[in-house]
Amino acid sequence: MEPKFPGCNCSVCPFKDREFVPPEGPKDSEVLFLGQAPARNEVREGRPFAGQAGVCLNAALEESSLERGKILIDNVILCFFAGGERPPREAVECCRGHIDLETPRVIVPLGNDALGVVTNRWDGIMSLSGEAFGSPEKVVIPLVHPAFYLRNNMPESFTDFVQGVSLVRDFLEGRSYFHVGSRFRVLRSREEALALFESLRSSPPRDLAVDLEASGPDPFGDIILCVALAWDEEEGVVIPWDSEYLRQHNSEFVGLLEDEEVFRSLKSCLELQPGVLAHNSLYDACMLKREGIDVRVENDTLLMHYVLDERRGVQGLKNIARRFLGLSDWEVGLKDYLPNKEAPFTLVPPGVLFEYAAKDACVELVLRRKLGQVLDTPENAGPKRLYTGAGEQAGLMDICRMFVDVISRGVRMDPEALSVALKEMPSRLEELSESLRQYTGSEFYNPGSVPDNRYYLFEKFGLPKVKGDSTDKEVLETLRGEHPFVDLLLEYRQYQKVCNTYMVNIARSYRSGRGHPDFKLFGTVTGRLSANNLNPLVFPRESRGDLYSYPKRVFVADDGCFLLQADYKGMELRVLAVLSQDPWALEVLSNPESDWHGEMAEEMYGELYTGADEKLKKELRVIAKMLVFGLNYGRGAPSIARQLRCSAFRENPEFCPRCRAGLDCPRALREADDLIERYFSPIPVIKHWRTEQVRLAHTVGYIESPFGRRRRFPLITASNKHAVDKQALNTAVQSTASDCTLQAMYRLYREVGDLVRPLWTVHDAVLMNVSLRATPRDVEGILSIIEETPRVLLDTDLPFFLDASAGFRWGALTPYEGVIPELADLTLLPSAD
DNA sequence: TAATACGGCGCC
DNA sequence: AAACGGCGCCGTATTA
Repeated sequence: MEPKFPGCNCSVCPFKDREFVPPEGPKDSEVLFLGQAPARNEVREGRPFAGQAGVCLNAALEESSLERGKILIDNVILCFFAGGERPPREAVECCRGHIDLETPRVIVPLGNDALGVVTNRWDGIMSLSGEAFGSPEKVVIPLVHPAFYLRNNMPESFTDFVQGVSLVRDFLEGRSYFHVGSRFRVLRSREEALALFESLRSSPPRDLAVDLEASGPDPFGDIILCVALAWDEEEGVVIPWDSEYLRQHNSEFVGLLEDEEVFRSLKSCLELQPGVLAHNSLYDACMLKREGIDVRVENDTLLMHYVLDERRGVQGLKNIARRFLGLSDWEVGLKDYLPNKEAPFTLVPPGVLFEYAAKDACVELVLRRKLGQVLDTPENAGPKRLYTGAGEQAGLMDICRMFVDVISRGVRMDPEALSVALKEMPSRLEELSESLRQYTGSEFYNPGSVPDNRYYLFEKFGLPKVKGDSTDKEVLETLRGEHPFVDLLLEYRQYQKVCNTYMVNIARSYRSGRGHPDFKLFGTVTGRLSANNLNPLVFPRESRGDLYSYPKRVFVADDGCFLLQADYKGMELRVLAVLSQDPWALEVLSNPESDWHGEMAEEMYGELYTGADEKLKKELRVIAKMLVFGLNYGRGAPSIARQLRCSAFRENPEFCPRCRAGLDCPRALREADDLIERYFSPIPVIKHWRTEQVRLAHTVGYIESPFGRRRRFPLITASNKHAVDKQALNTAVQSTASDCTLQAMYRLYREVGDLVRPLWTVHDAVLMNVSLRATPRDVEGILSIIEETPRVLLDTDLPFFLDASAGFRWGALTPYEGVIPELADLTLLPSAD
């Protein structure tokens, strides 16, 4: 038979009877996008990429201003295969003859089959996706097929596809990155180093990328192995530092920076250099500061990228380099020397490590230009402002530099408080564990094992299942008193949490009387801080009781200082009122005496509330409060109904068997619906604002906060729509509240000078060391700066109010009432390691 | 043996 | 099927 298309070998093709879809676009195009095979929609329309995947492709092309009509769009196989079905190789072999790989300058294989046809590698698209192969004249950029993101419900990752397509444009316009970091030079003599630093000092480059390699991730414990510098895209320069490391590897390199004069020369070079650039500079700058080099980092490629792409886990240099420059992972060589994730970099031979470091620095240099250009486009005005700051708003770089200072100084810790806890808790834990074991009668029982607990609770002791198989706290609370095992297990879990999650980590982070929390400015999609290891964001509230107070009690005021904590009252609610400009909400919240939750309880329950006794009033107010938080988080009626159950049940559990059995109850649902409606009735503007946020997420594709922070929704499908809607409701509020707090901390840091040294924020609270020399007036000044920051930055008349507390031990602060605390009963042992 | 998933739980 | 936003860590269980 005649081939259906020139080059195809249809006569021997087992699929020759299937429907056929020809390629689309000019045959002599510079660009070829090569997909897999036409699916249902393509057959119906008679053209490739006509369905959902086509929508994705079109969106990505448009984002990069590439005209679909000028691009050759083809499939490996020209006949129908159902979506998700991988065609057999036989079909590929019969069909591939029609594909012209010679003419196009840029070839984009989409998915594994296209990758195979173009490169002869038939799998591994996931690891190769986004990397550019070839030369500036002829390049192949494999990408994951857009259908993959749709099929596997990975909407966030669709950004990677868009980014990959934008590389096509780079190559078409003559921009390529094969040369970046292709050479490196290790300084071998002190004369060479001194001469280099001198020349950098006398004629500083516009940007100087600085990248450290250290033995590990702890800027306050690990050792710097080398410093890499780059001011040239092609060649990075490495200055070895730690000679012990070099000796271990019998390296002929010299630990030049151990030489006093070389060190001083580098120090002055870096401190005077105006355009220092780094990736995740918080880390490098803390480390350099520890060594006595106070570098002012001007730009940070990680933060530049973060404001453009807030996703978690994509901020690594290699990942960004791949997506923006098409560079393949140059770190793979290191892995040969690193047996696991915790392995120290000292295991890597200096020659290998230095090459890697130099390349890092060069890549940063190029990324800084590239990301800078992206940030300078008008559509990225918001992210740009977030990054650089504007007017009263400090930029992320400013805040990052503040954190270098703050984290480096760290927080004072009381070793006594630590050791007491660490002595007592493990033995109590062991006791509890033993008691539990006795109830089970099995020496193999493990109190940490969920299956074990399930078995004993529900099978052996015959306790009722309240929430599926769950044995969580809520379930155990309802079973309290039914069996002594339950109460013991609850206590065991509390001790386990406090001891192993908090105290052990706090102890691990103890460094000569101080701790250095490792805050990240890029760990969340909303802009809140995150931290690992020593994480002050999650230490239990002291109101939880004695046991839970241990962690915070370890942290104490600096010498000559007291701790002051300022919490914004009802912050997210106020932010919501400002963002939505709801008149009723603004009115109520303007009054410092007003009780929002009480007002809401009245709205929702009417006479039931106004005529209620104190006890009932309190209960109804709690429900109102729960609704305020829940609705802000996107909670819906079914979920609220399940929690509140129905009024009949509340009157007497016997009246509603459904609620009693934990089943969905139509009456409860109706009542929840009604409550929500009443909740929103006085605040229709907030209600409208919420639908507007959801609409924006779907139409614009992102939500932008007043600080220019964006939460992006690159791909919304049926399966993630509900999640997106809820995220869209919450994101602006959470992010704005957090940014206000950070900005307040920054203003304190800049404006109040010696009297106050902020330690950190906890989402809507600022903790700081305040000098005992401060007067109540000074403290008022400090508090009013914090208080007014949201008003200034959000440009609103709505006042914000604070709860302030003070003392010498975090976890034992008392309300601040205009009196500077007196250092009295705090006994501190001298710092010991 | 190492990486990953999951239940559980702390914070706002 | 679930239907509550944003985080990080522990310990066990499971998978590669």
